[in-house]
Amino acid sequence: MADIELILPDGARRAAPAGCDGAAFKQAVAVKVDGELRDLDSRLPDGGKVAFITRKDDEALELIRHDLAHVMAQAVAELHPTAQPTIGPVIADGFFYDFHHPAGFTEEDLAKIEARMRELVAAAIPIRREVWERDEAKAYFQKRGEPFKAELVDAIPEGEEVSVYRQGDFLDLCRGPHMPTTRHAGTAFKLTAVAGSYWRGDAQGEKLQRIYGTAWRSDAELKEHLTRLEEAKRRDHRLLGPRMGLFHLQDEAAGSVFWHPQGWTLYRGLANYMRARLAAAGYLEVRTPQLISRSLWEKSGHWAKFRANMYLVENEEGVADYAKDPEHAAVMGLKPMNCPGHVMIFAQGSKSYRDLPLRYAEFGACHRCEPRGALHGVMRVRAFTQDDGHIFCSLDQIVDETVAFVKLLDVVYRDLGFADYTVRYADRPALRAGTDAQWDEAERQLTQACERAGIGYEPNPGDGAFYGPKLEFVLRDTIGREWQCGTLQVDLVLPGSLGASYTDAAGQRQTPVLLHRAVLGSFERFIGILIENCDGHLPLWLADPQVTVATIVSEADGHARAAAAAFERAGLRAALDLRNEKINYKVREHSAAKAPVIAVVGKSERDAGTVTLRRLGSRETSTLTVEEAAAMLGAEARPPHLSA
RNA sequence: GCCCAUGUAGCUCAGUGGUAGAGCACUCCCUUGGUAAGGGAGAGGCCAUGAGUUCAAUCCUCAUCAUGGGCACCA
Repeated sequence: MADIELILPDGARRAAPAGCDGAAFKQAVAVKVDGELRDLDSRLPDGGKVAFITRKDDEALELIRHDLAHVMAQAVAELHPTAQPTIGPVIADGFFYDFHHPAGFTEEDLAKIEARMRELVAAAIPIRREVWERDEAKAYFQKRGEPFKAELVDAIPEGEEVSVYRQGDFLDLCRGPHMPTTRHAGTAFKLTAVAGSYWRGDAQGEKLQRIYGTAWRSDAELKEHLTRLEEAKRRDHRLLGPRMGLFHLQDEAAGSVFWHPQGWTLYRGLANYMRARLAAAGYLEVRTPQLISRSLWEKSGHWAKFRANMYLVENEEGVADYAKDPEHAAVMGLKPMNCPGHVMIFAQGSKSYRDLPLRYAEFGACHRCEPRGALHGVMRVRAFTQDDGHIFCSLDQIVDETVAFVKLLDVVYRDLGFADYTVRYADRPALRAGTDAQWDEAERQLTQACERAGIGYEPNPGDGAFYGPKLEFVLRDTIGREWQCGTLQVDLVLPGSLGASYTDAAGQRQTPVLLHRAVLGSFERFIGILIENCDGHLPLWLADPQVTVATIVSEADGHARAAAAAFERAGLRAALDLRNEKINYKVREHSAAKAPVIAVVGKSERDAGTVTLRRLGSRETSTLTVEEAAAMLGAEARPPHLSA
């Protein structure tokens, strides 16, 4: 029998006799054997390499959270005996546990559950692993009236051990590992929320109740985390947007944005920038109808696959029709997507392979009847405008076009301050149009394009559009939630169903491939993320106003007006604040509204023909002549596509 | 759509079974003051909407709408 090489928490190495376990080492809460975490009392392998994990290690965080999920389940089992535990994984910053409990949990319940958890932790209940026979485990959970756990036993792959963890009277099916007692989990935790969820994430399936908790190694870490959340809240676009005078939302138009003058300037600035980038990339801008008859939506497949999300509008006859016979009424659909319109443009006249690739772009205003619970500020709305585009090409152009798109997207994202974004590859969904052969081809081409473009991606199985696989370009908001913004979708189906074709070099009729693509995704969502990403410090070229001229005394009003006029001559958006207020007050107010540059003007500036500039986020000031300031800021405010 | 919470002045929030309060913002007056809140006065609310319980409802009950956090769905 070979000795075991132990790696102690301080890094020292030591040999231990074969056959021992880790329990002798007081500080340890688990062991890591050849890179794999295990229970402290598991038998150590002969000749293996073993590291001890203490509560201070990063790995311990996962154990703490996992143990607390079990402690929570135990507390719930005691307080709500009819609630069935289902699954309880570790997530970022904490854990959750899903229970089958139709009566639901209220926030008062949470407080009681948390109090009981603290008692269970204090009681230092030993947590022990047991390996059971598969049938035995299944029978046990079935007998206990826990069919969800029984189903989970079935889901464990053949050949894997079925392990059960026992803490006191509480028994839970679990892969582990766990720490030796409940006390090791510590007290730096907090139950944060109760939410509904679904068994196996299936909305058709059983409804469950989820309780979320956050957990850390120490109270200090917990407090830090809560502070971080508080700070993140201050960057929320729903708070900053109205405060910056960009937009507002109101009940009567749930899911639509009221863009105010300054916000609309930002929106237009972004649109004009995109126009320039798209034109340079060979796109032709078009405009297609908002309302299209259901007959076209039927042909495109949207009627079958997307109607639940479409707003329908009756025309003269349709009003009566629709009430009587909705299935056959002559109705118009407000467009939820722009693709059919673009295909209609392509399909006019006859096209040759020489016309390909043909790239149409539209800032297409779409409406989708989104579920109530999905709405979120300007990030998820019912009326939004996509920077949409459709590329008609041949099969062998897919890769080139995709590579070019990825390049365009990368330039735009960098210009806007997003060097970091995640790419996902979503392949065929269960509900889809087209043949398997078409999907095979589309997925193959897209995979190849990713390789050529040199982008790494995470797989997102089964999440493609109904007509084709897609790349998703994902950005994060201030509290780390992910939002799909850019996208590219390979579609071998829609052009055919809408009758689009071209003549190839051999004189044969071919159906073009359609690439659906958007860089920003929607202006609404992208601007929401942009605001949060820069904490309201918009790049100068998008901000409105760009310079705020504020006076100290009214004797400087004339000079302030002249300075503002000079800024405007330099192409800048200037605002003027001549109010009878102290400069402290003005600076405070404009800073809170995220004015990027405040140009302060008093008697000395008036006499010297200067302004004193103060930048957002800085207390430093610099005084320069009006002409210098105008030239400097004018150059700074040039949009990226116009800069050298 | 599902679960939990919330909805009181333009905003942020107190509050009570007997038809309401603060701070900021707004209006007016005083103040002309060098880089994150100068002082005073005034005006402003069907307490989300609709039913019910009650002698009496902003408060209790139910429903609806909306918002927030999740789930599901999605740009």
